[in-house]
Amino acid sequence: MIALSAQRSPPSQMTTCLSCQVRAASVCGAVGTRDLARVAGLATVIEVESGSAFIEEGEPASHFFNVTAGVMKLYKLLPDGRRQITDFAHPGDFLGLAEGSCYGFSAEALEPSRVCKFSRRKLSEMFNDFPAMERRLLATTSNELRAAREQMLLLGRKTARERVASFLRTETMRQPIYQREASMSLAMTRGDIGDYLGLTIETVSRTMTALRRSGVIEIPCASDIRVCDIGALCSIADGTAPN
Amino acid sequence: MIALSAQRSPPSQMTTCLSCQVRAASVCGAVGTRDLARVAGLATVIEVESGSAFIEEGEPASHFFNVTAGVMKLYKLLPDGRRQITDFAHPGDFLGLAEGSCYGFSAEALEPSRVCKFSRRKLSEMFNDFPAMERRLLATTSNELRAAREQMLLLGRKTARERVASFLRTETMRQPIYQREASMSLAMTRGDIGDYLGLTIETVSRTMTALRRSGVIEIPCASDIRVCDIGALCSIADGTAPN
DNA sequence: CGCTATCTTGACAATCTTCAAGGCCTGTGG
DNA sequence: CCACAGGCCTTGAAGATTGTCAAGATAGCG
Repeated sequence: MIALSAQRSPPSQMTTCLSCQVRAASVCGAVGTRDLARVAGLATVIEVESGSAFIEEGEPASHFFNVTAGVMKLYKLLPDGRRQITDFAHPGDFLGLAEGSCYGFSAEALEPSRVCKFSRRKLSEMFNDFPAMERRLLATTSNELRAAREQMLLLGRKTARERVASFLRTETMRQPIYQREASMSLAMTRGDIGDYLGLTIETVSRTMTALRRSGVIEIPCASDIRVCDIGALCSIADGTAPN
Repeated sequence: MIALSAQRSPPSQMTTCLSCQVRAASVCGAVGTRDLARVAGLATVIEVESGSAFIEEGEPASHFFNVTAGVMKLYKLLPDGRRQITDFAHPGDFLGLAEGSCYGFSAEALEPSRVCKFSRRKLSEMFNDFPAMERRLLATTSNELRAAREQMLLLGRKTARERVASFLRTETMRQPIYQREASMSLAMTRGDIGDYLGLTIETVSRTMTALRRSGVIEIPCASDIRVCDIGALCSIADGTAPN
């Protein structure tokens, strides 16, 4: 199940942090360049193969992870295998949350990815010296909570059409503005989308087709979606559109 | 809509904090008795009438709230009135989350309640002097996120029966152990429960009746529930029970 | 003692799921 | 180079769970 290639941080690790593309956007960005060596000393860079689970729900939560490349799905399972994807994690996202001694979800890479792994204990100690890091972690956690509540509204009260539109809007908004007219490639399968939206594979597929037929999106190939009418997409997502 | 009776903290406010029943369990518990005066100086105690909304989604988020008595429902609305209750807040819970300039949800009291209101700016300043408070806030926020993910699993993947059982289990576990055999009174209506579980009033009612008929619970009157078979309730809630 | 809220119950309808089959694309091996 | 196997996706038909509409029961409150 687990297929990771870890590389213990060599002295040159420091370089990794200095040139890290996601540092500014992540928790590590709270530490000045000067103190970066200390962060770097705690980190282990891990390459995660596509499809490999590097966090398993219920395991002792010994580490934090910072996603630096790729996409992850975070999910919870019921005993009979029903699955709910609670979030997709992207570069800059921080995983492995503070509370509780065990992970509250599993994480699996959707494509070849990279994470920075930190000993939870050691990083917690760092928080004592750099309260700004902890503050930043609080800010990101609050944002996740806000997003989780939005998703609860989706799961509890939106129709299939509204759910799929909401998902596509979120994915579109993740694109740089100048690329939103072009087609985007989704890292997740229809199954993943279904497990994220509380729907079945078939309903996701049918709903995508319906959106295509009504001219809101185009689907060059299954994993590529182009949003033609972002206004319509939004009004569907918000539940403002008729039908 | 808003019906609050505020009382500007008098010098005697300090007494309120010192004798506060929920202090140990809440964010304020991170401050020593000695520094409590400073917290007290920032707080305004507010009595909230039953049914009164004291946070409205989208309003500028100028304050934090600490629930000291009663029960609140936190919810989000769609434009057409569909509602999703994302959480019930109890004494000790801290509301008004850090991120974003506007509240991400509305809050309404289910029964006569009391909250402590803090200027967000001033309390944030306090966090600078008392990192322990901020750490505690991170811990509680992390817990809320964990609970939110659990609820996403419920909303996305559980059946009506499993949802209602999960809800009743949570409410039961909130009771002191020695009272779990007795009946508990629910502060929320069937409508609230439906909006929390992503179901309609009718489905909640029917499912409750079904659980009663199968001997898992007793319903002396609509708002009083007694759990007869906690084991059965749990296995239904977890999706382990057949049917 | 009735009024209004809330809750329960029934019949029917709709959305979504399940089951099943077929198509498309990719990679592999003869 | 082509055939075949295995994912993944799409589509259809049938079924089930849950929602909608409607009526009556119950309970709290003035």
